[in-house]
Amino acid sequence: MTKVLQIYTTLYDTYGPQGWWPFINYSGKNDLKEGNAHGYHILDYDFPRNKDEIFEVCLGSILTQNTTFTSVVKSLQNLNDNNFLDYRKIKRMPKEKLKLLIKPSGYYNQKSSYILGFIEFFESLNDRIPSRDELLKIKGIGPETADSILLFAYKQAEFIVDAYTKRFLVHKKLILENAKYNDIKSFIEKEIKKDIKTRKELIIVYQEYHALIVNHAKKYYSKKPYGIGCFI
DNA sequence: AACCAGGACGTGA
DNA sequence: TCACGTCATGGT
Repeated sequence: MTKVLQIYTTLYDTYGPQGWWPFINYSGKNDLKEGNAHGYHILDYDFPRNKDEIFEVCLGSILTQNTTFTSVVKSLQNLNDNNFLDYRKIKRMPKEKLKLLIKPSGYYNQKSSYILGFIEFFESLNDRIPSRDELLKIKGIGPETADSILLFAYKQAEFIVDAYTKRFLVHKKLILENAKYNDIKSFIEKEIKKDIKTRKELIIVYQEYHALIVNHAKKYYSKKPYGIGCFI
């Protein structure tokens, strides 16, 4: 087993499955199970099931840029409470109203425009799965948001690299400090693919691994000096 | 009171 | 290509 997958195994054994993406209107099989508060869908990998749920993940992916997801949940909840958690309605609502409702997640001027631009693209897809390059051409969607949309909304095998992932892997000396987004992404994917052979399992590992890294890094890699108390 | 959060864009060198 | 400023609210 590669070191990359060893770390994954240790994290998984320590923290368990994350069911990381919270849905506002979660109605899956684990709905009433303990531990699935705030719409988390632990061990339920069927989500998202339909176009509206796919959009909700895309929306959350844009809103979560450089903010915590608790802030994003507030914005999504605001939209839902006002009956606007729907791309067809967001498109038609006054932009100032949209800004107001997503205000808790910050950058509301930019993000409101990004969201509206994305909706145009989203509708033009006609239920087709977008390519990574297509997503990257959209203003407001960079590499991490694109991979987040692909992995969690469209269930594509694309590993997400975020600030925590890089910080963690640099500290573990698996990558260099000056490694770029695509360097890190391809390295991790290549390593994981040495052990994980089926596409379905690959997607689950990518999802859980990213979530586990964020969970772990929040504890040990949030403030300097990084890695204090890290048992990996 | 500074600092950071589940980043991306625009600019100038 | 790369470093740097900007965007903005909310929690510690």
